[in-house]
Amino acid sequence: MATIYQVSELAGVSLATVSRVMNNNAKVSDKTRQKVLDAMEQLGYRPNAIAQSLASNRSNSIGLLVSELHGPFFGAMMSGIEKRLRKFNKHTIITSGHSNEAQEKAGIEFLIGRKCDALILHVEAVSDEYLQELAQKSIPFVLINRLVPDLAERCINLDNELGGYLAAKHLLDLGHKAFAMISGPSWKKDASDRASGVKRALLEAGIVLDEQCCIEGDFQQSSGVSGFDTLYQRKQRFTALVCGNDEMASGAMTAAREKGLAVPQALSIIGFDDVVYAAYLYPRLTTIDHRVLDIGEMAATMVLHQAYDQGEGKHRNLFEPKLIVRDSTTAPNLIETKPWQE
Amino acid sequence: MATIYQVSELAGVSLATVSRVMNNNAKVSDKTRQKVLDAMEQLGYRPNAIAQSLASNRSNSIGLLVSELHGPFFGAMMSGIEKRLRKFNKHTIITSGHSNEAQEKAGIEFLIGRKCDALILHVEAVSDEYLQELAQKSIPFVLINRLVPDLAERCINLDNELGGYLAAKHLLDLGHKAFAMISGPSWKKDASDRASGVKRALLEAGIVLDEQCCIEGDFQQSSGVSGFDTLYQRKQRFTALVCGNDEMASGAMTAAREKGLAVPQALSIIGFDDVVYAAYLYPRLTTIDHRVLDIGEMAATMVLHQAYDQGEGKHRNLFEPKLIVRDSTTAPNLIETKPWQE
DNA sequence: TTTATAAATGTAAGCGCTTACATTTATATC
DNA sequence: GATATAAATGTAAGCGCTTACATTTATAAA
Repeated sequence: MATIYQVSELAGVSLATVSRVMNNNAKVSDKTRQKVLDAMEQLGYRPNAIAQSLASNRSNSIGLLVSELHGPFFGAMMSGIEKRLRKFNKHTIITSGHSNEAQEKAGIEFLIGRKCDALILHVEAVSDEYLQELAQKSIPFVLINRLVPDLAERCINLDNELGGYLAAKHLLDLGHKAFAMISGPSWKKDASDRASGVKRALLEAGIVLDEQCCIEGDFQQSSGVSGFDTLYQRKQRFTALVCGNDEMASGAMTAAREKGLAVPQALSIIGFDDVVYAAYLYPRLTTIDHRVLDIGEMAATMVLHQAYDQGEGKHRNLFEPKLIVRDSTTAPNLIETKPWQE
Repeated sequence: MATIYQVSELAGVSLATVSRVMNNNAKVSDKTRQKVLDAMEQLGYRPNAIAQSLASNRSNSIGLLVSELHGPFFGAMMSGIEKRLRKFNKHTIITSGHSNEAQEKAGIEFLIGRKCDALILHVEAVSDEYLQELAQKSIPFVLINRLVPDLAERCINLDNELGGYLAAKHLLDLGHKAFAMISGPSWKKDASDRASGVKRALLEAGIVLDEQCCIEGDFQQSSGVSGFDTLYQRKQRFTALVCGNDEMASGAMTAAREKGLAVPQALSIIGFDDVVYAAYLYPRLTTIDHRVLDIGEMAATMVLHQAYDQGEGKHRNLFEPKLIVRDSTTAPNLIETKPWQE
């Protein structure tokens, strides 16, 4: 691989001049610039990003830590972020933390060690204190789906509580009275917030959600299935099922169908997130729009601002979820058609 | 941030010794090792990966280029790769090429510039020649879903042709005679291979697929919908629809249902890939297992071997797809129940 | 103890760049 | 043409590590 030294030699200029045309951050006469460009071309020169970073203490890249590399949720998030950063010629370095403290920390250290200019973190296991300490360390970062009180201005959140509220409210408005819920892992803030929102809406309507009607899932389809099955075995009777996300909702729909329950006629199901395929499920899933893509882009915008003073646009820390009504919810069937077998 | 220099000073040893305990690649007495470790601990020292790479010309990271950061297919691929590399303490640097030549090249250069020790590439737009040139440049790489003749031993592929064949064969075995197909973009090798496989199976059965029954989609759900609608408008009559992937299949199922066609009673639909949610669609989607996760892990294995001489296990370049029969396909309804309205 | 040999540690060059500062060259002003 | 000023280019010191080689120290054999 050709180095800047060989380029400078071939072009008959100094290292500094070559560096200048690469970064075009200083005046270089057109004549020399052309000589340098020609030399680069001729040698097939590619700058060594590592050496650049070391010397300049900048890397033109943003570190992104997500919980998982798969799944519609993180997929949309990564895409939203990358799309916006790419526009500004910043690269995204992605790593994953698997919702596990050690791995999240390792991921952050990896990104810092890589001299990312700033970080976008979707962390779930690491403590607030750790993040506060991190904030001292000068490296800018933004938190997605997390609210650390002292770092509020760098946190971007969906109003999950409101989302849960909207979901339950929608079902209440349809006339439902008998509810069940399959929520996400209670230690995850978004999951518990959603659950709280649901309970608040129900409480407003004078309905208390029985313990027996609440299942804690893990945000995966399979836990939607098993969650529903458990409820079914418990012989709970409900006409509305609120799920912590779309994956679990799709699992629950499948399970319900297996038991011979028609959705939405016998059971209304609502999800959360509005993942890409929600509209292609049968029945098309009523859900809450998470706006992950927007959130991702906002994270990128904030980080561009913090790290490079680039990327105009208003900053926004709280996003409002929106109800998306499709076909998986309807008014409860008051004439008992014996949909629930014994 | 503390540097190795400060550690060496505090520990009262030389730079080299500190470096040695970091990399433990040379003998260091237990006494000094402990002194150094203590000093590191005390200073909160974190090695600067950038400086390490520059000095050692290694980065302990593998570059991964995918077409998109979202979607169940790439999600599984990224996860599979990262999971395996993580086991060997290698990091994954992910970037995306968006199936666009310039962006794919830029992505590769980014990864090379980052001094990745090797690359795993899912490239679609870049030419064979480009890849052959790249192969000269000494940086090891592996290609996923691509077959460059001269680089065959570094290519990992699913036998897409066979997959297409299996899909069509399954429907033929069920007794179908009237076929339609919504394939992926014809310029994508996997898409066209799948289509060839389908045609081969049909031909074996003496069936020629009419041009009018073939639609080219873009692998997205929406093109499944529009593809089906087009077929419907053309008043084509078919009892079996082969789709280039699960996304399009789910779109087509939704569209068919909208037209009042029952799947599978009036129309059998088969997908490809077996994405996570395929089993949660209604009806549960019959499809072809792509084994992306395995392919991802294999790519990681090969790259570990090439770059570090690590990661035992057999290498495998061609994976066999497998038919997964679920509920979206069944024998054709020979008694015409007038499912297709005029 | 002396000497040979191995183990532990130190020295210093260099990885490929950036950038403050110094120097040279061009341009404008009188 | 001389001088002041701005523009263009060059010089050289690092950035934080690794590593070949040199040196010192411990261990074993004689």
